[in-house]
Amino acid sequence: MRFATWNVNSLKVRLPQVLEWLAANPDLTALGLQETKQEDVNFPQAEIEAAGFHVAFAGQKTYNGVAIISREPLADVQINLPNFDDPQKRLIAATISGVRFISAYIPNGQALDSEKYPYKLAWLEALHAYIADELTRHPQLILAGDYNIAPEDRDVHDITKWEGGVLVSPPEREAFQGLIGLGLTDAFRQFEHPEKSFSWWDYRGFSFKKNAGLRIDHLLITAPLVARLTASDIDREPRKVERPSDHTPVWAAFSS
DNA sequence: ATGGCAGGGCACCCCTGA
Repeated sequence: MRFATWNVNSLKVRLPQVLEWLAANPDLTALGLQETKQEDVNFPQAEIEAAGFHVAFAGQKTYNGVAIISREPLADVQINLPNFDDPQKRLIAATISGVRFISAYIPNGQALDSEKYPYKLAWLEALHAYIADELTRHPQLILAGDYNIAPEDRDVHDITKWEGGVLVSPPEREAFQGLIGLGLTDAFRQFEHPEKSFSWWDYRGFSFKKNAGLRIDHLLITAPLVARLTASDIDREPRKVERPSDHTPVWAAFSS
């Protein structure tokens, strides 16, 4: 079993890249997408199913939007946080081969003095309560997505450029640690990786070439999955192509 | 200190992202 997360920054633009990446990763069980930026009526369900996948999606015009593409059937699909009234489509969950797999697009927050920042913190608080509840039913759970949080300074290319802003602020990092406190583990950090391993690079200023990035896309997993975790890594290849997303896929693999 | 790149909506500029 292998699960991945990828913020595609418009599925309309990136669908060919997504299908290509899935074809190049035939052992991948399921992929969580964020920022599909498509209303459900425009979602490319037929193309994805024609390629041999199951899919569930929840989108809106212009912003946000999440989906799960899977080689195995999807059961018990949940759209959005059940405990948080939110017009923005930022979460979708499904059970796949006995694993509760969640694709989440946690709010960015924009700036510490923006009204979007308390929205981000409230969203994270509701996520915490939702995950706590899900854990009572799903011992095998993966919370995958674009967290818009760099958990530690080593997840930031240059902390002096980012401190005092969103993605690294103490309340966000505390919310991330709160999820860890529920018994979840950051799959990526279970293994040795090069310093400056990132999942996002700004389109501007040759950031990818300079590896001026952030690690903000994560898979948090429960203890029964940690016991079966065989590898977790970031695939930088999709960030190298023409017209890439600014994020690249992150994945975790498990023995069966 | 600022803006830089990209996508989308919608209108030829603005909003958002991180």
